[in-house]
Amino acid sequence: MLMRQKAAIKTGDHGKGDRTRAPGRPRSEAARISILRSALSLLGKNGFADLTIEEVAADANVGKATVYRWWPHKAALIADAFASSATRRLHFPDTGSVRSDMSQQMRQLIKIFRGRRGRIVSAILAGGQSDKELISAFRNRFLWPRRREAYATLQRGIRRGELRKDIDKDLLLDSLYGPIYMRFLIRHDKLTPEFVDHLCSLVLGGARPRPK
Amino acid sequence: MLMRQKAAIKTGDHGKGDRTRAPGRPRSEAARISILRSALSLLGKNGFADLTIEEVAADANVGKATVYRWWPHKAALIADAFASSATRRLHFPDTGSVRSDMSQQMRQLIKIFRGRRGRIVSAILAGGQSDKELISAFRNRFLWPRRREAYATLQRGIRRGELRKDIDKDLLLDSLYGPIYMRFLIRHDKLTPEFVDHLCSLVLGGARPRPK
Amino acid sequence: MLMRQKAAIKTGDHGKGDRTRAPGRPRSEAARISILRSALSLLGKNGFADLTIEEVAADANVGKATVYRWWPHKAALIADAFASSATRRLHFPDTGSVRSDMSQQMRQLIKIFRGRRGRIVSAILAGGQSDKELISAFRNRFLWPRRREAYATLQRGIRRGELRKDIDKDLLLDSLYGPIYMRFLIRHDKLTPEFVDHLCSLVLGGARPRPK
Amino acid sequence: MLMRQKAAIKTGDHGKGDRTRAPGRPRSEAARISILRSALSLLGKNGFADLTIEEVAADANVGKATVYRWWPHKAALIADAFASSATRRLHFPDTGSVRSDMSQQMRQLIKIFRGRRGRIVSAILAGGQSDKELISAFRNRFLWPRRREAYATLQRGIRRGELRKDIDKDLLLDSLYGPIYMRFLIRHDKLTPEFVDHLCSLVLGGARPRPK
DNA sequence: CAATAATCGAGACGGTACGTCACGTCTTCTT
DNA sequence: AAGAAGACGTGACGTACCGTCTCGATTATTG
Repeated sequence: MLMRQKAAIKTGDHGKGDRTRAPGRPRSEAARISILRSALSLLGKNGFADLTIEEVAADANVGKATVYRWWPHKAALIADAFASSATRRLHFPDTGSVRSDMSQQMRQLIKIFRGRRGRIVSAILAGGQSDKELISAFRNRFLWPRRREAYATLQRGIRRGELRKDIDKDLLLDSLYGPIYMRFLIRHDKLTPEFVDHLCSLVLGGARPRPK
Repeated sequence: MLMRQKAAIKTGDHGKGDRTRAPGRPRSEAARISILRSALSLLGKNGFADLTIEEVAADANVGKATVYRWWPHKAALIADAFASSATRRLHFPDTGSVRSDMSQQMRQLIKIFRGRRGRIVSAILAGGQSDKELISAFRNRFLWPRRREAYATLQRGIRRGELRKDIDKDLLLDSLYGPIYMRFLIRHDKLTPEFVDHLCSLVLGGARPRPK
Repeated sequence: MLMRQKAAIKTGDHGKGDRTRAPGRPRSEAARISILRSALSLLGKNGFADLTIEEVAADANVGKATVYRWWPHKAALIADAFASSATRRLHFPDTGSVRSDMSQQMRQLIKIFRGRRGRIVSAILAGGQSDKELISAFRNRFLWPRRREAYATLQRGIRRGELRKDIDKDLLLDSLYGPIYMRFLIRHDKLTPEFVDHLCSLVLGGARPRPK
Repeated sequence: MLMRQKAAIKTGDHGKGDRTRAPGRPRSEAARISILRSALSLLGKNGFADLTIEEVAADANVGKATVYRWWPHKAALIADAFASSATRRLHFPDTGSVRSDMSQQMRQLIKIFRGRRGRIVSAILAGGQSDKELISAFRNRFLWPRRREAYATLQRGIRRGELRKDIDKDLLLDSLYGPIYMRFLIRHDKLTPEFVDHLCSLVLGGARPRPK
């Protein structure tokens, strides 16, 4: 979480669900949601650099201080907004073939990258270049959860004999996703389903068990 | 060039060296260099977002207007500064093996990415996410020149039979460099020479001519 | 009273001590005193303009709402605080001579003006310039009570033949105190006991019965 | 001057009127005047406490920073505005009688105190209670210049035998003006021409040469 | 003794103004 | 005409208080 964690500290459990409450007026859930929604919507319109907290607060009908009370940076706000926006289906199918499992998931990914949410992802990656917390939030909330699923998918491929037993899974996944991220960020070439397919062929081809 | 081109117009040749000069004080080369140097140095310190023209002008002992006179955007300035900083050794050797040609060049690249200049590259890529001209400058001045050399290297590999004849060179290069850019920007894993070697093995392995 | 008077209404007497009580938790006298003390102390430190309710509440270990519940304005709070701070001995002696009666009281006054409480008085007079209630509170709680005593003192002087029978008492008192207030507020000259003496000589000299 | 004195430093004379100019764009006289005018006008409307720099800048069609560039405080701004507003006729006539000389000038003073400019004066005196520079500016720009004229007027009275030779002029002037300031600030009584006349009678009566 | 009611502390809320900073433009004199 | 210098109008920054509001807890009277 990049959000400031006052509540988390104050609301510590004391055994048997005997949860204490922090004193004072509790945080407004309505404000929180309204802010995140506004942030996301304005980010999609104007990009990260042109997004101002002032604008977010105004759009959310919220005092500027309320934003600053809970998020230390524009970056943290965006990261939370991104995380809270339910990341739609990006899981890995189990079709019986690594190639098609990976290919299908990667096609979903480029669909997201090319859509409205793509702007948000690129804004986060951009912001993350000068903000360790932001890039770390991206890793923890977006990258790792998916990668854990990917490991399982690859493992199935190993079991089935589609991949080498000693394959370096992280290297393999970087080789599959790296080119997508590169094209997404440098925009020197198209992100098409065909690209994904060829990419899978090439890389998974290099990961096949060696012929004896 | 992203720099404004008044001078280029004014200083056009008219045949045999009969070069006319624009009237008035000529542009100060010292100022130009000082500005670019300051821009680069400050970019390394603070990243793209925190870099201000005000700061650059002050650091370069130059009037703010002088900066604005010649560069329309912060992005253009950075792009010029980046380009002007002689990009040291990044060419492709000809060792007789694609794998080692690529591997050597890629090792040089990660050395740059991990050094001082890495901050500048990441700043440019970050800034480029909200500035089309900046990312385009990166492509034109950094990516394409090197890629042209890379095409030749790969071509040699094809001739030698190390790579498939019908290999998609762009796909192959993205598969080689994408993982590096991904690790460079997301920082989820190390950029080591060993990583580069294994990466080359994996990807070039998938690009070998198919056994009959 | 500038304090809100809920309690006064609720606690009205109904004949011989048959005092009804409002239901609910009664007002905390400790909080009231703590607030007034903090207000006074902070007023002495920072002046009226820089004094904040927030600061008073924090200093008094009291909720902000508790302050607002009982005092509608900063001005009202200060006025109450000032009034509650027992104004020490400032009464008029009866020495048998107007000159020395007045002189002694005026010396006490400048002693107060030059001390800690002087800051508070000047803060109130300053605040009063943009707050009718505050300046009116100063008059009602500080000026008039003392002036009533002063009238008596002057009356004795008239009876004794030290002052003209038809003397305008308000004019005379303003002539005696005005110069003190002026020096107190404009600070262009010293407020010394000698000044007080000479002032009394001059003004009371002009108030003597006219020689036939 | 409470205005920041960059210009004064930079524009130092170098002998024979060889006055150097500061580099850079010179300060905008139009902005200066517009700001002072707005400040004065808004001060008259809302009083010192309710006056905001933001409002002044907006009313003057000027950037907030331009105000802050030249005046460190709201107080300094007001003081300058007050000083720049040509203080109308407040000099001392020479009628051949101290009483009428003083009385006439004092009547002019109360006219000012009761008018629009009175709000400004009271705002300055109020602000001066927590700002040494402001009250000092009032003394230097308003009080002393007039007092110097007043000394001359009193001196004439001494020569003519209307006043004691050894009269303390500062005491006498405080006794004449103090009551006016007191009524002006505490507002416990009217500031009428009759009051002024009676005040002069009383105080100057006490300053007459002693009968032998 | 339970219900009711007003207080208390704490602190979040929507606002407004603060004083600062950088923007990109401009106006001056100097080179 | 370009240079350094630096003031200009603009607008966002992040902070501080405003006066109001919701909390749970406390302390009284009333039924």
